[in-house]
Amino acid sequence: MSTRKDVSQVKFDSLEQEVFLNLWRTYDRLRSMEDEVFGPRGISSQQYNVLRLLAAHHPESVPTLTIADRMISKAPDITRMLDKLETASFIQRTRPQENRRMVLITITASGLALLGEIAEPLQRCHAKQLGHLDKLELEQMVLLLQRARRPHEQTKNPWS
Amino acid sequence: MSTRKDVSQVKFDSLEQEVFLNLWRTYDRLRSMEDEVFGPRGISSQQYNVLRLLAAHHPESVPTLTIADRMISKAPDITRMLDKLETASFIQRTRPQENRRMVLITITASGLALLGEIAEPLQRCHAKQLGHLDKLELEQMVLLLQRARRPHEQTKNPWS
DNA sequence: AGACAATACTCGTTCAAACAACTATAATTC
DNA sequence: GAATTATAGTTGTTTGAACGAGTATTGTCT
Repeated sequence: MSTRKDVSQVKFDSLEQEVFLNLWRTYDRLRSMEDEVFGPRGISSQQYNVLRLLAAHHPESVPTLTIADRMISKAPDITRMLDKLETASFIQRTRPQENRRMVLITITASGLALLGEIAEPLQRCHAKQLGHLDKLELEQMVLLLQRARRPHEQTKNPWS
Repeated sequence: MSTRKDVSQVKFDSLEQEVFLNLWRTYDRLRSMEDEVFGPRGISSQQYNVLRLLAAHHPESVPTLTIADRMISKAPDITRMLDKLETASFIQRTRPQENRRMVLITITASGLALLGEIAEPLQRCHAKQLGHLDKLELEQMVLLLQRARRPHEQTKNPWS
């Protein structure tokens, strides 16, 4: 009469822990594949997503801290990240006269050009990452992931 | 006659991208909750998982690079990570005479004690992270996450 | 109108991650 | 049995992330 726990319980203390470790592992595997696309182009995944956000608002500009709020992974040093994008001339900063506290960020033509260059290889990367799952599985995953984090989002965030 | 794409397609280029960004976001939210448990105790999530691996093998020891292989997220500088754990005296290193290339790692009594201290607050954290999902949802998530990364795992890895 | 508080960043410092080059030991091959 | 290759970690250097303290500008309150 064996009283040992089932297989998954040998490796994990709880089902919740198993989910989190699987989430971590899967994220890490997929991220490393994306890095192969971004790395050679001298841009990080975070920076890419900032450029995408700015492109979505183009030709309008977006305040620095609004960008910080909408980033997928929270980054406390948005300033220095934008510094790098500005040095590479992918973005421009302007300080409006009506409110000189703010710094407005605009994507430049070469920023938009970079997005254009990356679009296709990135699309191929996404297909390699998750192309083996069917539409239903992908949609189920989105739903479950959203449900998993919902209680931990501030409602003002567009990701909630 | 509206020809615009559906709502999700406005924000995302593809369903695969939407999955990946949701994966990233959810991982980031849950990780930050875990960091609140690990941070005050001066240990990282990665280090905790190394200690757990060592505890599972205790009182046997594990070679350095075997640990590196089994880590959840890839870490190229396992040496310096173990340096910190050794300085904090949570692990011990020994170089066996029969093969002086290897360095065998053993968890110490205070390493095991740390795991004991963390166990309960971590369990509470996991409940807070994912306790709102039912068993079926959690199991479905594990399955989907495993399926998502399966083609990108080397088979020798225990995570595959 | 002056003091105080809120907003919107920015800067300094410290700590960890990434990648490559290097060292030491053991196993193979000629 | 000397040279070569493979194994197992380590160290150097550069870069990015994290956290908190600091600065400038505007809004509010009496």
